[in-house]
Amino acid sequence: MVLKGAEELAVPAEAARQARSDARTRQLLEAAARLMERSGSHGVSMQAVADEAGVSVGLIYRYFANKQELVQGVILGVLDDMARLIPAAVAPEADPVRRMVAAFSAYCRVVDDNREAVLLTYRESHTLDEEGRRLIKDLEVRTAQPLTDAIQEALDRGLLMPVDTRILSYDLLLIAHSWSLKHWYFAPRMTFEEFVASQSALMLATAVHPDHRDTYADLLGAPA
Amino acid sequence: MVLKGAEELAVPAEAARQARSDARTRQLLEAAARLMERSGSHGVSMQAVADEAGVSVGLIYRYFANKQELVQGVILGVLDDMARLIPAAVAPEADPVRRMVAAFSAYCRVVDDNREAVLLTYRESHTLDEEGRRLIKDLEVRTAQPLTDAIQEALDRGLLMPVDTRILSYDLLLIAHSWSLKHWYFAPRMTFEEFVASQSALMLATAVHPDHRDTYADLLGAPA
DNA sequence: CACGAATGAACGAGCATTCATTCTTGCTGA
DNA sequence: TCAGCAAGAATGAATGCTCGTTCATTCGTG
Repeated sequence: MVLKGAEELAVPAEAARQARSDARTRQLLEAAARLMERSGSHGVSMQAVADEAGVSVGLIYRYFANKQELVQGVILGVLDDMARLIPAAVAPEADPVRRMVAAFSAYCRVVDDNREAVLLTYRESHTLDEEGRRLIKDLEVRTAQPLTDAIQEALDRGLLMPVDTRILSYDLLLIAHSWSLKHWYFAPRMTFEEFVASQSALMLATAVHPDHRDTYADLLGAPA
Repeated sequence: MVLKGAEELAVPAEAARQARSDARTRQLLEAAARLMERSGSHGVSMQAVADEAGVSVGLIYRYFANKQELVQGVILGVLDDMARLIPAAVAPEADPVRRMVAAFSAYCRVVDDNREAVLLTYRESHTLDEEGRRLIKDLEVRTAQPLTDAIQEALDRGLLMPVDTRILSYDLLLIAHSWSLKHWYFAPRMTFEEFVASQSALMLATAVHPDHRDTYADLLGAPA
């Protein structure tokens, strides 16, 4: 949620107004997100958003200049959530390779919890303007940061084969997204846990240096 | 292009009409595809499609019952093209591992030639009905078939580590798509050739059995 | 000439956006 | 303490525009 911070907490009345305004903004964005994840931004009218939020149409325009701004708020909100959730979900593993796996499965879990939201970002990003798209890219790269960091550290310690960090980390990000993008393909063939385990095993089989394979035998388990 | 076959070639007049009708259908689908790849189906009006094709709005309704049917035609056309192009592009390599690489890079090349069309299928698939979505899934799985076959054969001959064919082939399909989906990320960081080479090397590093690595040293070249 | 192909103005539904009006809230001065 | 009064919050009917779809009419061809 990208909300203006209350700049002057010195004035309590002002702060209270700011808080109520933020709450309304959140309420509207949540209602819009709920609907748009189902039907896409074009399938949802401002009236429908108002109804879902239990307010009148006119009120939306007090908080968003127009529909495009509302849509942008929804998408950036979704991505912002992920940019917060994913770093937070990364287990504080000491070993870099184990942290890679932890970061990847955390990413998958967040994707699984927000499958429709992930789809929404792929479907609707192009409706945003230049500035909006720049923000999206920044946020997405940021969600991959924990993964990138873990890979880089594992590389530095000689635990991995020489791989291109930029490629491996983005491939993993994309594979995590694929649990949402290609749910119709994966879900009938395996459970979520099997998906994460198999993909992790595949990644480690790729990347871990042969000298250190034994250390991670527990993670490399035979693919389902 | 999914066109009704001329059922009765015995009647030449009928065949001629059929041919002209097919040409119109193609003309309209191409015009619609050109516009929708830029602006998505909701951003394109029937009037705009008619203008682009150089015909009147009314005529479209002679060939498509409504807009949704036109959109479906465009998306299925794009996927159908790929389902034809990709198997055709697979080099007739004898060695299964080299065929894997050939299939993957062929897939990437087709994606590169149709970047906007690939984006369109991701953005617009959800607007189709149940039947349309079933067709899409069939076509997409079919595009992965050459890849799947090559992997399976390599596995059978003991050239690969034990991997899950279903997962590896779909990961590769997705990674090829990612040249379109995440073009903004990859393109500033590497050329198309570097992308294909790095991803191929990554795949082979994963999958090729250590006993046979030397055979494919030329493909495993250090990642860019 | 007859029949299918093609036209494009007209229609109506749906939608984003506006704004005159009403309601709430919290402050002020008696 | 509280009546009353701004000012901001909220309402929702009205507006105007876009767009999908229709169909009476015209065109071209075999």
